[in-house]
Amino acid sequence: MRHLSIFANLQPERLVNIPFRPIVTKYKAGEALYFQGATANALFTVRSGIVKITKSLADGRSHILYLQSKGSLLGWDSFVEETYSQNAIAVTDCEVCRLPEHELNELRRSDLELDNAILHRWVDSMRKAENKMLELSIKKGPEKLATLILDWCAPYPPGTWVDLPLTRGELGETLGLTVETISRFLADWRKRHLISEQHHQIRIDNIEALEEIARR
Amino acid sequence: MRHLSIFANLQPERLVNIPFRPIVTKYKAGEALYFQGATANALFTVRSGIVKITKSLADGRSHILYLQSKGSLLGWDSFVEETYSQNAIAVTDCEVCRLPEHELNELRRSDLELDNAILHRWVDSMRKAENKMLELSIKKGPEKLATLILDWCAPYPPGTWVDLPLTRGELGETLGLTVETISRFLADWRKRHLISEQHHQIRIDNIEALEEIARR
DNA sequence: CGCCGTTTTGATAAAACTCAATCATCGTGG
DNA sequence: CCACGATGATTGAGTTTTATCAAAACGGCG
Repeated sequence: MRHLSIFANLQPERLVNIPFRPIVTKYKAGEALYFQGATANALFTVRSGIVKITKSLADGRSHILYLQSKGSLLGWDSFVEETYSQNAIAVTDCEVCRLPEHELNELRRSDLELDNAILHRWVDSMRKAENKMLELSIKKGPEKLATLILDWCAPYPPGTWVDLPLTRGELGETLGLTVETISRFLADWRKRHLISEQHHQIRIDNIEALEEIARR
Repeated sequence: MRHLSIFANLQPERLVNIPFRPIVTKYKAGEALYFQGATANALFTVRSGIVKITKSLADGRSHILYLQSKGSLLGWDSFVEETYSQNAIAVTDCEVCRLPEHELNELRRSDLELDNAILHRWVDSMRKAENKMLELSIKKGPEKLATLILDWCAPYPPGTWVDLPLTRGELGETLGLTVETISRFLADWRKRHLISEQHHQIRIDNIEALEEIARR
């Protein structure tokens, strides 16, 4: 029963290693874990790699809601047994832990703490979502992109090369900007030595300047 | 114990009438139920009127996340006993039902169904939030505003006058646009007889045309 | 080496913001 | 009851931001 308190403790690192029935699956970059509209029959946690959660309009325009990495929970539509309201697509090759809906509910029924943990997840994800709304509506291009880069690199020591396996298009789709706009901002910042790029890696060279851009 | 299944049934109309200890409070237009940063010590439901949920950046820029009306739950930060991450401000005079945090948790502990109900609320609000992100990032001005008006008037029969107690500024703040931009769109639509305005009411005169604008 | 998808760059247009001035509306107090 | 002031709405002109379209350069991979 320990695995439930793992859930409850809200520690992503441990969530990734639930030692029971869920199935570990590998996805190659570009493959989908699930699509918008499909029956929501499983909950996922990411063990390694990056998964993008997108949502599309009928006319084909789409947006990246979140970029999920190790420890993230995806497919919470399955909590209420309906259909997925988003797409989940592997950005890089990744390893994912899949917990079928019936086992999920079995699990929930067997542990009182679990619902409390889910509550915390709720509050967490709502805050994340609301912060993103704020960003999307208030900030302009450079602010958004600088914020994303700073957040992305935040877990690493300053001045290190960080993998950034996203295309310009994907960056644009998470910020509500076009490929060209992203490309121009990055080109400009490279010229001004705020950042460097190499293969699919990025390095922040002048964090103060970037923070300045990010905050207004 | 009936009041708990009221919660569980997720029927806003009944939630509004929980027959026990929560306190009914009245707020005048412009008054705040709570502010970002304050200790989250109570959950609210709206009984009448409109409450705007806003979030501000350090530099003063702010955004309206939601417009809540009868049946809405506000202040879910109180589920985890932290601080409110948003502001809640009465747009119109309103009546609100306030459930202190300790009673909320007492209530939760006493009913197994309740957590399931909260789960449904979670899924609901996440979907709402994600739809809004999509709107904010993908759609342009006229699309956003037309969508808002259509949604706002949707509960009423076509061609009826509907109260719209929001200023142009507030409309702008929910859509990520400025006062002037909103004013121009509305003026244009009035000229073209898509809508009419009167006091603080709006009427849709040509729903097809407005839907056309809303969808692309 | 050549192909394909991505990125860059430029030119132009569209969308939205800013600033500024004027106009309405409504509640208040004389 | 009317003038006043305050707040919100409108409108115009000019500017900034971002999108769009098009073409060229780059980079990895078979």
